[in-house]
Amino acid sequence: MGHHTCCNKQKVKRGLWSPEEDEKLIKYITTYGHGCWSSVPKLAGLQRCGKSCRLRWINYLRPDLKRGSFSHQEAALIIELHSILGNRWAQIAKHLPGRTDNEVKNFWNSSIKKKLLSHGTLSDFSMIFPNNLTTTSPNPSFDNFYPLNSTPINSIPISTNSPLILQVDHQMNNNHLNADLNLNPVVPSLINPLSFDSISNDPTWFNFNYPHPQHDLDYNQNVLKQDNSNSMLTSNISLNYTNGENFMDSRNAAIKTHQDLLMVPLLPKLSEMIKGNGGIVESSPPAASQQIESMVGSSLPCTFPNGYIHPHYGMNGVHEMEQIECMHMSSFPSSSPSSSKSSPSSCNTQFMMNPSLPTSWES
DNA sequence: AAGGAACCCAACCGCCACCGA
DNA sequence: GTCGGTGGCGGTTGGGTTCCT
Repeated sequence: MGHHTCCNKQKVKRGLWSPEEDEKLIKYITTYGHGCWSSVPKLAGLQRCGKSCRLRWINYLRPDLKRGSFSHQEAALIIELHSILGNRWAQIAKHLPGRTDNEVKNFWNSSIKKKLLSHGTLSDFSMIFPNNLTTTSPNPSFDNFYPLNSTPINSIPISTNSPLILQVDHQMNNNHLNADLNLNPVVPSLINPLSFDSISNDPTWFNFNYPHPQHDLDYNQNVLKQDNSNSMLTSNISLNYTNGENFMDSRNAAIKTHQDLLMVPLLPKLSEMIKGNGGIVESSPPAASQQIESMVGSSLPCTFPNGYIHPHYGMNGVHEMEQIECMHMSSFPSSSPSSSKSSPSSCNTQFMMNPSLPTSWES
């Protein structure tokens, strides 16, 4: 059986968690941390399996979880990531702050999959991501992914006042990049220049208090691991922030900053990816490896708003995960009240966002 | 209004990888 | 090298809710 030893030693309760159990678990973990999960139930006074406690915490009780409907951006990102990663939900969820693999998986199975199937196959992405936004729908769906009054993903405005972007610009300009600007004819057109001033003056273009969960160490460590290939980028950014603006002064904050930085590159428009792939995407779930292979050849430009190309993401031969790094979107602020109320600390980070975008993915 | 179908999603199951003894 | 313990992941289930007829 798949039960762990901790589940066999004692009689464990199964099924839905009661509010009292939740309270006990929250109280224990916020006080002591989870440590070894197998010991949590005993120490917390719960008749549960440690594995169950872990799952409950990760999928439901974590303070940084973003509850509620998926936004259109999140849905788009999930679709894109799924086209590359397949059913690796945990990997996909890592690119969606505040979302769990379970949530992403459920969302995919309940909403996206159904809609994709209802439209035949993924081969008809033009239907899903229409370029011509001339129609409106009261219920935006795959039929009309972006409502008329919203900004398509490929033109999400970016604040030029963002210290993040400026720092990157500076770093790349002066020190490390020999980026061939000619390689990136796309980016300038992706940024709506009219948006800059309006956004920088827009009260809704604010600094998010991005919840920085106490238990996010593992996550940060993962980011660190991923940073091995980008160490210079990470270190430079951390230095700039700590020295320049006293913006954040912890190591974790620097890591988080890098995480945020990686969210700066624009999400490549899916139709462009497909164009680069011969205009055809065969099918959704099993296509991962094939698509990776083909997409590598098709080049997925990883571009910064200033037009530079990430030094580690060449136009050809890019790694799968590196491609995904490029696809990070920055428009996922945690908007749930729960996420802001209980965060022990926060990372004050400016995200790109489009305030006019609808906030949820409507089914 | 009622019953069945469809949907949603929290939770469980089974497997695998990693780590330390 | 092996074995047990543990964390993590993806697939699946089951029960509650919503929708439809």
